[in-house]
Amino acid sequence: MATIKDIAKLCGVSEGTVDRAINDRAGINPETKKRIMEVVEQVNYKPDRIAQSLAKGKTRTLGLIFFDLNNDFIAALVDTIETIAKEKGYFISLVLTHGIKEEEIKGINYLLERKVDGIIVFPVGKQSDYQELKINIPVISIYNKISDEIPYVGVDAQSAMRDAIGYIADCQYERVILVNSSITKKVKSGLNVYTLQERQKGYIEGIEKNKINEGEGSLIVEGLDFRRMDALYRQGQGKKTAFLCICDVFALEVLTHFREQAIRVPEDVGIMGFDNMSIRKYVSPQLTTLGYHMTEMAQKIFAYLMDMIHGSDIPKDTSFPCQIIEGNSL
Amino acid sequence: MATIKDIAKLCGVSEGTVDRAINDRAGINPETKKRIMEVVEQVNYKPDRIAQSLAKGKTRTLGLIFFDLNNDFIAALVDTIETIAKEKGYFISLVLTHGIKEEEIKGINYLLERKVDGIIVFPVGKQSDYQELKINIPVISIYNKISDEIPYVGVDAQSAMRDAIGYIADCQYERVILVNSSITKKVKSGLNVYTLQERQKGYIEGIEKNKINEGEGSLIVEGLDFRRMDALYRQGQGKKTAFLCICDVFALEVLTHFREQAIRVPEDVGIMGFDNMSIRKYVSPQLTTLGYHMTEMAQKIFAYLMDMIHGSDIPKDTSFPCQIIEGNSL
DNA sequence: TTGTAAGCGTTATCAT
DNA sequence: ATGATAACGCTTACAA
Repeated sequence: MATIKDIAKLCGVSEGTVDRAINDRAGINPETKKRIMEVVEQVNYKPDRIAQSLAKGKTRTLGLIFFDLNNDFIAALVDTIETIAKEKGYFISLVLTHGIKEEEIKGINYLLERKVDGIIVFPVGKQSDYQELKINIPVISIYNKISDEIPYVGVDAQSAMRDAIGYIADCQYERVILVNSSITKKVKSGLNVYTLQERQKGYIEGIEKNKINEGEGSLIVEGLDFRRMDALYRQGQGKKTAFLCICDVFALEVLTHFREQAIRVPEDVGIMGFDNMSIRKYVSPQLTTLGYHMTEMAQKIFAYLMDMIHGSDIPKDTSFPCQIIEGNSL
Repeated sequence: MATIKDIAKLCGVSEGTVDRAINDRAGINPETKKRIMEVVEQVNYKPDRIAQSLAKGKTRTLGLIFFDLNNDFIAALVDTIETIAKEKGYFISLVLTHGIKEEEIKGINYLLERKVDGIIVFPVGKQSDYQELKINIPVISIYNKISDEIPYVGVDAQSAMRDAIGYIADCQYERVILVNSSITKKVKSGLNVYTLQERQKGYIEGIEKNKINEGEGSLIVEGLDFRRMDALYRQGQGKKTAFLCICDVFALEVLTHFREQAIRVPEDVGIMGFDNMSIRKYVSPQLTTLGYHMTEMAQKIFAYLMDMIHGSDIPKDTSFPCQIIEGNSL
C-alpha cells in the first residue's frame, strides 16, 4: 500500500503538501495539487484509517452492544443504525453479550481500548457496574436505563402495557395473565431489568384500572413456565382469559403451546405480544402486539449519539410511544 | 487515559521496560515488573489498540459483509461468528449492503482502509468487481462463489434441491413449481447469483430425475409474483402441486398468500422452504424446509479465516450438506 | 506556497 | 536487565 510518504517522494514534494492535496486543505498551488492527485490515482492511494485515528484521536467507529441478534427487532435496529452510520462515514463494531454481564463489561472495555467514538448499549449491567467502568466517551443506553446521567432512549413500555390491558378488557376478557421474563432471578443476579419492570408496572396498573382479574390480583408467570400457565388458565374456570406476553417471541411460544393442546386462539384463550416482530404476520392467528417506530427510534439514537460526540447535550430520557398492532389473537 | 509513557515516568523506568512488564516479555527483573504492574493497576492502564494496530500492522478485527440482518439465518451466522471471534480476541466490524453492489465495494474499501485482518463476505459482486478491488488480505466468500482463487464456503444447494424434489415426489406430488428470487433481473444487473443458480440447477435436475411436471418442464416463478403463482397453480388442473421456495421467507409469504385465499396447505397445495429459519416452528402448518448446521459452518468459516490470516492454505471450495427438515407443509 | 518536525501510543531493534 | 530510539502513517503547528 502506498503511503503519503511514497507519494511525496514520487512527486518530489513534502508530506505536508501531499496532505494538503489529499484533504483539500488551503494553501496549495492548484498545479501542485493536480500533479499530486494524479499520482494519488495512479498508485491507488487509500488512507490508513488506523494512522488517521491515532493522529486525530477519533476513530469514526461506533460500538454497539446487544444481547444477541435472535430478536428480529434488535436485528432491525442494528440494520438501521448501520445504514445511517455508514452514510455518515461511521463504522460499526458489534459486540454481543448474550445477556451475560461479564461479557458486557469485557465488551465495553474492548470498545474503550479500541477508542470508539461512542457506544450504544442495550445494557444488562446496572449503574454500579457502569460506575466502575469509568467510561469517558458518549454512551446511550436503550431499552434499559442505567442511571440518571447516562442518556436513555426507549419505549414507553409502562403506559403501553396499561393501554394493552385496556384494549384486552375492551375485547371482553376478564382475566389477563402476564408472561414476563424470569425477572426475579435476574434481579437476584444483579441484572438490569428496567424495561421488564416497566412493562410489569404497566400490567399491574392496567389490571387495577380495568377491573381485570377480580379477586385474583396480578397473575404473573416468570419465564416460559407452561405448567404454571396451564394451571392459571384452568383456574379461570371458563372466564375469558388472555396471556399478555413480555415479547413476541414469548407470545409465539405460548401460542404454539396452546395450539399443541388444541386450545384455540382466540376462541379459548387470547394472546398478545410486545415488539411487533416482522414474522408475526406469518403466524395464524396473526399476533396482536405492541409496536413502535423502530426506524425513527434508530435515527433518533444515532442523531443523539452524534450530538454527544460533537459536544452537545441531549435529553437524558427519551421514550417512544407504542401502538397496539391489531391481529387476530385476541 | 494513562499511557506507557506515563507509567514509565511514574516508575522511573523506560518505556521499553514497561512494555516488557505489561506484555510478559522476557528480560525483566521480577521486582521491577512487580513494581510496574502495581502502578499499571493503580492508574487503570488500558492499552490503546489503535496504537498497537499501527505498530503491529494487525488490528485483530474481522470485517463482515452481508446483505442485511432480516434473514434470521444470517443473524445467527453473525451471532455465532461474533461469539467465537470475541473468544479469540477478535473484533467484528459489520457492513450491510442491502444487496447493492456499490455498497459492497464501498464497504470493502472501508474495511481495507480500516486494516481489518480478514473479511467474510456474502457477496453480491462478482469476480470482475473483486479483481478491481485488489484485495490484499484474507477473504472468504460464503453462499456465493466469487472466483476460483477466493475461498468459498457454502451449502450444497444443488443436491439439496435435487433431493428435495425427490422428497416431494415421495409425498405423491406430480408438479413442483420453483419460487426463485428475481434471478434474471439480478443477472442483468451484474449481480452474483451463484447460490440462486445452484438451487435452480438442483431443481431442474430434480424434476427431470423424478418425472415431475410431465409435459410442463420446469416451472419457475421469479420473485414473489403471486399472480403467476396462482396461474401456474390453476394450470395444474387438480394435479397435486407443490411450491418449492428458494428461502423460508419466500415460503412463508407463499404460505400466507394461499391461506388468505382459503387454499389449504398441505391439502390443496404443498410448500417447502430453504434455510430452516428458527421462526418456522411458530407457523402452522409447520414449514418443511432444508437446513444445515449453521453453527458448524460458522465455526469452519472462522477457523479457515484464522488459518489464512496465519498464512496457511485452506480449501478453495467447502460445501456443507443440507438435510430435509420435516414439517407439515407437504 | 511549501517544508519541517513533533506528536499520537505502541512495538521492536540495538546498544549499554 | 534496562534504556534509547526508530518506526508505524497520518495530522498539525510552525517555520521558511
